[in-house]
Amino acid sequence: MNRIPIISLLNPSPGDSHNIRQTLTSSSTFSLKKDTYEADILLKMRNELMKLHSSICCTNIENGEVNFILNKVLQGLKILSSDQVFSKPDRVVIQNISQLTAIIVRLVNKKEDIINLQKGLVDPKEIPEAISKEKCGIIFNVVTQDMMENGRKGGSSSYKGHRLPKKHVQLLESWYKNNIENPYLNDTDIRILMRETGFSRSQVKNWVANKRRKDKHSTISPELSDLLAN
Amino acid sequence: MNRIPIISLLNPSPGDSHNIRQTLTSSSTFSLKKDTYEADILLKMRNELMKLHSSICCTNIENGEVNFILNKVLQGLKILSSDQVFSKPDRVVIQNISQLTAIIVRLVNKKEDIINLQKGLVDPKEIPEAISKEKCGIIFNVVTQDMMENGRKGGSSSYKGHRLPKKHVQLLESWYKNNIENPYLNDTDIRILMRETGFSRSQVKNWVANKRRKDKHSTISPELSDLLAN
DNA sequence: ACGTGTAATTTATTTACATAA
DNA sequence: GTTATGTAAATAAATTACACG
Repeated sequence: MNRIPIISLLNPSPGDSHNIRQTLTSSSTFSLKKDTYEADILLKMRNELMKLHSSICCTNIENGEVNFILNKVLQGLKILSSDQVFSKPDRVVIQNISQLTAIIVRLVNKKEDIINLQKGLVDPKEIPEAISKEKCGIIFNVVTQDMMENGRKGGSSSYKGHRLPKKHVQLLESWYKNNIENPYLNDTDIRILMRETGFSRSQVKNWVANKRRKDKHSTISPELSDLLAN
Repeated sequence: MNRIPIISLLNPSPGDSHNIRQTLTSSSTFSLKKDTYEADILLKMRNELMKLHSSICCTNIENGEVNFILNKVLQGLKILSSDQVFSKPDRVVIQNISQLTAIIVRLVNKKEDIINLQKGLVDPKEIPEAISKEKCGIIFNVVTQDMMENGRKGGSSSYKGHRLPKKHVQLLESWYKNNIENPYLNDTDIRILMRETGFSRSQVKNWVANKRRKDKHSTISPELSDLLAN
């Protein structure tokens, strides 16, 4: 699942991108299962955008040129995202790309208004009407295709909020029901459930922990709740 | 709940903001239950941002000054949002403000990198490390407070999806339960319920119609469903 | 007026992860 | 290391309004 959290698009936090280069080139703690070729594409795209950004801010640049570069970048992203799930450092780069692209698209849209403002042609009060003259030719779609369903080879693709397959969750449910008196996993349990469900160690543990909490805060007894669910 | 759809923040659509000024000043089809004073604040904030935006793009401007203006804008938004629920045209203006603010904050953050790029001091390849030097001092929080609970004076504030007060809905529930065999309103019923709940004629009718549909599609009988809800 | 479809919004639930005991 | 607890992010479900035949 190639998704960039909305919050980091709107409020870019410097802390995250602190050591991109390091992690990208020296394939460190993260499990980078890609060759450097693709990482290079991402870096190249960003550098392209950085240059574009710097030039659009301060000089006159043709809209056609802007569109050309943006489309190339989007194409590149599309190709990459259809092929694989991004690793964490790559997602940071993509976040950068997305932010820059969004900035540039908006700058292009508002450029005319701004120029007019500077020339004093327009009273600021009048902008509300003039603001939408330009058409927005480029839509940057942050959320790429959901690969949960069809793809799902190798990659973990485990993000917050993504539902686990119902079929496998039912195995965890039934384990929990059988051990309702003492719903704590021992090492054997974990290994069995991992094999049966295909989930990772932490997924099994997290699920049971979250389940315990849910029961605790439930007003009615877990057994009754189980009955009502049918 | 004053929320701006994320999608319109990321993909500004010119169509929406086409006739802001018109709807704002001539209080047209929308039920604008506010005086012009507050609408003026919003417009003023946006104009302030437009000017700031135009100057930050092309000249050197002090970061202190930027922060001052941004903080003033955010303060204004906070005051307005704590006081009332925004109408649709106002939300469009706020969307504009939010977009401009986001652009400006990011421009400030990346300004140093861009200047260095232009001077040729830095090879584009090196940017990944330099990009996070500046601290992001301003967080723009799109989602403002939910006023459904405490405020709620006079105004109808009837938007799709906005919950009606629980206390009054219960009156409709009890009428429905009593007339479960033939849950269709006659004129006397409507008038009584309108008076008791304070809802409009169409609100009462809509509620009962939606309730009938809900029961119809429910797998268990309405009586049982009612019992389980307690 | 009715049933039906659907848009806009709010609320609840699920999963992952961080932190402290 | 495990646990309880808090919280972020995504999704699911529910509520209300309104359109059309």
